[in-house]
Amino acid sequence: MSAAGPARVPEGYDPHAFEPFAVTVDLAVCTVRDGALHILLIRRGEEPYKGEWALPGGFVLPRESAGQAARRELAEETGLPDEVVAGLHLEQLRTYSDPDRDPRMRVVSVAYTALVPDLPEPHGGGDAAHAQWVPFGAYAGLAFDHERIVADARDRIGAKFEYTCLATAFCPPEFTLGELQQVYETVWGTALDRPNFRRKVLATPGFVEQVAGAARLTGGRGKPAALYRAGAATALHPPLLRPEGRPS
Amino acid sequence: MSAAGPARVPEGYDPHAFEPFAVTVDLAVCTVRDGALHILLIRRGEEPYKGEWALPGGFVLPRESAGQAARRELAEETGLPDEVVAGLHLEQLRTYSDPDRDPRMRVVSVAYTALVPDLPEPHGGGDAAHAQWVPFGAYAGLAFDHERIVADARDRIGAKFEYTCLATAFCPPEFTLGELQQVYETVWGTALDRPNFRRKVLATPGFVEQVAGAARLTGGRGKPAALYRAGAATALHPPLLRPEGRPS
DNA sequence: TCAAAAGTGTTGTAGGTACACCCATGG
DNA sequence: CCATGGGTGTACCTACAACACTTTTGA
Repeated sequence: MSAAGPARVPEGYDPHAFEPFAVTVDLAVCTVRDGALHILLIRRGEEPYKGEWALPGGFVLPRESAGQAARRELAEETGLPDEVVAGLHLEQLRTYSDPDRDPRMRVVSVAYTALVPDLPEPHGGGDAAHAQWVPFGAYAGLAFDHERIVADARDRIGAKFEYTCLATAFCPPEFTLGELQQVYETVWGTALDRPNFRRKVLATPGFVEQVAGAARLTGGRGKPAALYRAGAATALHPPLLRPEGRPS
Repeated sequence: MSAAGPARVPEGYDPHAFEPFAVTVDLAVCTVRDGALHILLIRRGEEPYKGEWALPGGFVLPRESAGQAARRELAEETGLPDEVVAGLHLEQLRTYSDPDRDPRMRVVSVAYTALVPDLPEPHGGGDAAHAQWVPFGAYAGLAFDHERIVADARDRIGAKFEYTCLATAFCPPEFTLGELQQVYETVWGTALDRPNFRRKVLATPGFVEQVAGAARLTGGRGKPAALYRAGAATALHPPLLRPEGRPS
């Protein structure tokens, strides 16, 4: 229900007087698995685009913001408990409003990008069992303009890795610097020098903080690596530039 | 009118079955005048917020995208000819969708940032004579959530100056490096070293290109400065970092 | 004792900062 | 001839790339 009763609506604002718009959210939920960037896709069960891959999403309800709708959909699609979903990185990407982007009616969609760690149980049961992790590029044609959204999400993530501490959002609560570096290398598709990466990360105050005394084996062999948690910082100064980087 | 006739609308998609949303665009039109960043504001002529400053904007029409609506509104508010408006920098900022952001009804607004040069005739006649350039911060309380939008626009502009060639959008077609530097200093609020700024700009291929043989006096006194045009590049590599910079 | 992964050290160089200095114009 | 702004040169220094090297584990 709208905030205003009919009595408070002035001329030109009768809610049903004009061609109505539907407002939806689309989610680009990304993770790093097996050395590749993956995105959460669903198989559409109905027309249009029946049987094709699409981004999860849904309508913005009358009394919630787009951000709240995105968080709600994220919880539904992942099946994770609320307190976990509340901690996931979710950020507005862009709004897509081409008049013909949905053949049924006028739908304006606010797209969000979510960065989640490689979940032990990829996406819980419930009504979202049709959801799957799909590697970037391993789909041929997505429903609606979702391919564009996915490409925009990937560009944004790659760019933000340069000047923010966002990469920790792909990591579990405790992680090694080697794992963090693999996240960077996967997202950027380039190899990084390990000693230099290590120094750079540790030299940025608040990027990561060491878990005292903890260590973990990573590859089965090799020296156990120290464990780190994500720090409080969000910005990276100076930035960590891609080798052959295109910034934007 | 919607793309689909009623016959093609499946269950759950009757355009009038749910609480309707209005979709609008809001414009943060910015320029640099007299050494200060200014924004184009209008005085609201009707309730709510009658008499207060607000961002220009309006409804997205049934057959246009939000970007097209923003460009149309920009033309209306500035009163400039279409071919000039087509060249102005206009970029989607963010979408604001708080359920109570408009007391009348549910309005989702896609905000755009426009960067325009200091126009000889600030904002032409027509139905937009109520529009004025106002320095950033020289307003006490804007209508709706527009103060938030303006703050977001300023942050975005400041951040993008670091790693894009956006600053030329604030300059006339031909400008001196001194003028370009003043744009940076105004937006960032910091002084920059002139020789270093000059070298940095010229060292970035495609940032600016010199207008052969042309020169112009700037401050009345002093050596005439060479003139430059905006180049084809959009990205800045490596970035031009703010002295005491906060990146995002 | 070898492979694999973590972690430390070192050196060369690109790029940025902070200046000093010269040039051209108007008053 | 002085003030003002454009333009050049240079020394210092930080930060990064590249690589060698040591450490600690499993097999």
